[in-house]
Amino acid sequence: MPLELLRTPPRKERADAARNRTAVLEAAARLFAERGVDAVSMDQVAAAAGVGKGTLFRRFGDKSGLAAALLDARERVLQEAILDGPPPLGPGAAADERLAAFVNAYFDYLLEHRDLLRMSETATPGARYRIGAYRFWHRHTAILLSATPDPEHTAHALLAALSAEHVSALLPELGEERIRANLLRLTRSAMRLS
Amino acid sequence: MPLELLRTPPRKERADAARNRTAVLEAAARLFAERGVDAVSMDQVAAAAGVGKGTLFRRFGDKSGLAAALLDARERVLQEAILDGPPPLGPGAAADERLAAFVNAYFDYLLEHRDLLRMSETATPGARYRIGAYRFWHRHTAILLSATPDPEHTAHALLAALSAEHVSALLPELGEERIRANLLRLTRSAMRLS
DNA sequence: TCCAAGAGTGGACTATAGTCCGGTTGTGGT
DNA sequence: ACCACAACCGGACTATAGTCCACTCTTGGA
Repeated sequence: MPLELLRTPPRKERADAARNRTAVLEAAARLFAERGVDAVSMDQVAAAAGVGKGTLFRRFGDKSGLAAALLDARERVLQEAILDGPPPLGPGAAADERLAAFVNAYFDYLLEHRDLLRMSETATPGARYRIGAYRFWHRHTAILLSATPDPEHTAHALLAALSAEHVSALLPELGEERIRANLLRLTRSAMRLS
Repeated sequence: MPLELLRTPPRKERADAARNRTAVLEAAARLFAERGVDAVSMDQVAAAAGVGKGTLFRRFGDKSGLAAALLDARERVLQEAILDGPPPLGPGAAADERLAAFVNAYFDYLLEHRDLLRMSETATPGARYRIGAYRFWHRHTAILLSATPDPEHTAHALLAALSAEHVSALLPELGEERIRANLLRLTRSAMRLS
């Protein structure tokens, strides 16, 4: 028995399931872009994709899961840049420079996909902290903060200031560049041992 | 015309309205305590209070408004301790000591009323930032941080790490005292000019 | 005491997230 | 080629937040 079988899912995705998944993702992307994430109901997504509601929820769990699936591709780009890309985002630079680069890159990502991110974070209580992507950002951040007294909590606190809900609420009041600048300042300051 | 008339609400609260308000608050407090905030529907609150649904929503706006009303009394205690109480929470101590005292006191308050606070913060998107109480905490924090480059955003960032949703998610993983300790460390570190 | 005004009331109604399950269809094994 | 089985499908169903509006009752003024 070849080793690969141990990591691949037990069965291949069925052809009709794959077709439906694609149809749902395309319909959702279109509708969300046209009318905004909050103004589109799951029924509408299902109808536009030509699929039943049961199918939609079976595949994606809930609305936040659908949002997460739409973000998946973009997320991977950032994650790979962190794992394999050139410094300062990727490995090779000093921890403080990598962390600043991460905050910058994540902030860009956040600004570009605010509504989808907010949806994926706020659907059910605590949803944000259970998503795989959050775990990734948290682990990466905590490792870069490992010289501080409590890297885990410090990483959570930094990511709290980078939540879509939080930044969205502050944006009209403070503007992008002021938020970005102070996030970077706070990051530097958290990094200094005390 | 006496001056007081300018500040008092145009009319006194009607007797039946006052009775119903009390009944609703008592019923809600009891049900929330018994079954947990999330497991109680607004219909159940209305029924237990012997009141129609329309009345409930007219008085409190939505579920987060009801939660906020239940927190009101406790909030005032903290706000008055800040405005008039003895140092270091009240006026008279140095800014960094007052801020540390505030973080400690707010964290206690948060631990004591986690579920109600979470409800009052997360009912509708951005709800947290519109509540009067949040404005108060933010203004107080920002004033204490006025020696830093961007007191407004720094205050928002600190309060983000003190949101009920955030702390609730971290509690099982990190525990109260570790969170408290690192919040205080981060507060001190944000306060240092950089 | 009576009355008009309008604040207050309550329950039917809508919209939406998410569940459930009987029927259908693709798939791997023979 | 066939079959048994599991995965998949879709729409009816439930639960709940929040809206609406015709009706009632308090209240201040004449």
